[in-house]
Amino acid sequence: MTDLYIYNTLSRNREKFVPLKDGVATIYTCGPTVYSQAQIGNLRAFVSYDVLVKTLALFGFKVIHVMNLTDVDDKTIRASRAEGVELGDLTQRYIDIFFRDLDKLNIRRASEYPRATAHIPAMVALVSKLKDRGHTYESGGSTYFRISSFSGYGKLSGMDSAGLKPGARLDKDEYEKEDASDFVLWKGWKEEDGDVFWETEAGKGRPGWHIECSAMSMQYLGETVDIHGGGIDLIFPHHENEIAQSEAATGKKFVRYWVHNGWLLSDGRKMSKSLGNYHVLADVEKMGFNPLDLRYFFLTNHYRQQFNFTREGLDAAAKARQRVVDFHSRLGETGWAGGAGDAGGEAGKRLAEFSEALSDDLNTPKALVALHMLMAAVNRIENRGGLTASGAAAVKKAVESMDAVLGLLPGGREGALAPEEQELLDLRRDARARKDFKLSDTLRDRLLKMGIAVEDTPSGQRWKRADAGKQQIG
RNA sequence: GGCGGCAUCGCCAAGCGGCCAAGGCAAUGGAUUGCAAAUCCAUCACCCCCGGUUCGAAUCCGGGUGCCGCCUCCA
Repeated sequence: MTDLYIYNTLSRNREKFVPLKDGVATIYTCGPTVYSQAQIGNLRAFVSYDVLVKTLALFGFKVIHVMNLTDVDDKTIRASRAEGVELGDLTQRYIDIFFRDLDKLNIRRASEYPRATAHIPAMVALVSKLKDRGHTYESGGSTYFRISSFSGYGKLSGMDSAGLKPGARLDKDEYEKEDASDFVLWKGWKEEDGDVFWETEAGKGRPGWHIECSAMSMQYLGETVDIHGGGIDLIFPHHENEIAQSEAATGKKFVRYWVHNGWLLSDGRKMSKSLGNYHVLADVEKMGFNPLDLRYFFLTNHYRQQFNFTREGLDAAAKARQRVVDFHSRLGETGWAGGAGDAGGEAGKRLAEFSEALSDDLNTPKALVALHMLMAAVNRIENRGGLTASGAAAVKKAVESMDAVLGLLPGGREGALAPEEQELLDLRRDARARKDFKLSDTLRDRLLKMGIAVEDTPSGQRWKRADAGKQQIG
């Protein structure tokens, strides 16, 4: 097996991945803030982490993956108050949707999904450790981290307090800080927080945003984690602050490889509700796409690249994915009796190219090429009648190995035929047998409208689930 | 103002100094098909601009131009 290389934001270089503990990779990724449905840019990030995790597995590492759920912060509190529901009820609702989205996108579950609200003691303990070490100060009921007390500040983002835009808007908190770049570890309770607070030795209030990741990452994965992932926007200040508070507390390196994914744009701009270019998974489904089409679409771009969500791109992805699905299901058919063509050899060669592409900082666009090359070569063999049963089996296995990372195959969700569907297919088969093409064409149209595409082959008709037609989203 | 990313065929995209610039989608012609669909065959780019380094650059350096992002608890 070749070595795996990933780009480390800390060094701004591609580095060979070598975990702290032989054979085991620990990874922490920034999860959703559960105050609304995840928009597709979030989903891109989650798919990126999924590809990373599965690639680590492909390369033989045992992976321990932890993803946090931010279920208490300004936004969740604001949303729950606006709706007049309990914070816990609101966040649970979006946590359920989040997991449903993950399933639809073939994203493997992490080992743990710790919630911020369930880890308050760990955060308070971390704050007090920082206090003991002299990195904090209190002001207005809140506890702040003094960044001037941590010499490594800015090493991830390349930014320091001097580089911050002067005149940036200051909210009330800012007046209570010694330096505008200091950040809050523990937020003192305020009127608008309502009944959301914890009485702790840090005072009455709630945790700051950055502290949850540090506390939970350390609790589940130790003081030093191999990989920490997040969106590129989190480099500053979120991850910079995590490094400061974690390393100031432990004196140890917090994260060995920082991995950041690029933004997904929509209509060439950052997605935002006010621009009207904001989409969630349900929108994509309403457009008539399978969620896995969106996953394919993500995979056509490198994860660090910023790229644009477009209808056209999604269309191309859907078509390409359909070829993969068709190809795979054809391989599962029986009756291969050819005698020529080295399909097995082709499978091995393309599988090697596939993992080589992934080994190069998760180059999924290139990995997809290996899959397409394999399909083209095998189709060629099949077209010439040369595919053998063992060849088909070898190729099928290779495709499934690739799909263990790509996650494009529906996985048993195709479903069996309903009795009436089977009946129509039987009728059509009989009509064709007696060359009643008019009836057979009518039945084909009818089946297509029911979502079943029928194709005729020398050995009879074959069917597949297909979209009846994609509608324009309103 | 500080920091960062990007610019390759109609659209997406690989490319990390040297065989004819991968692949997908779209398109055109052909094979196959009762008609389709699927599949196969064929066609389809000299890499934003200017200068430099080099025997040799899409790939390195300098300077432009254009687009995007971060510096606001947004993946």
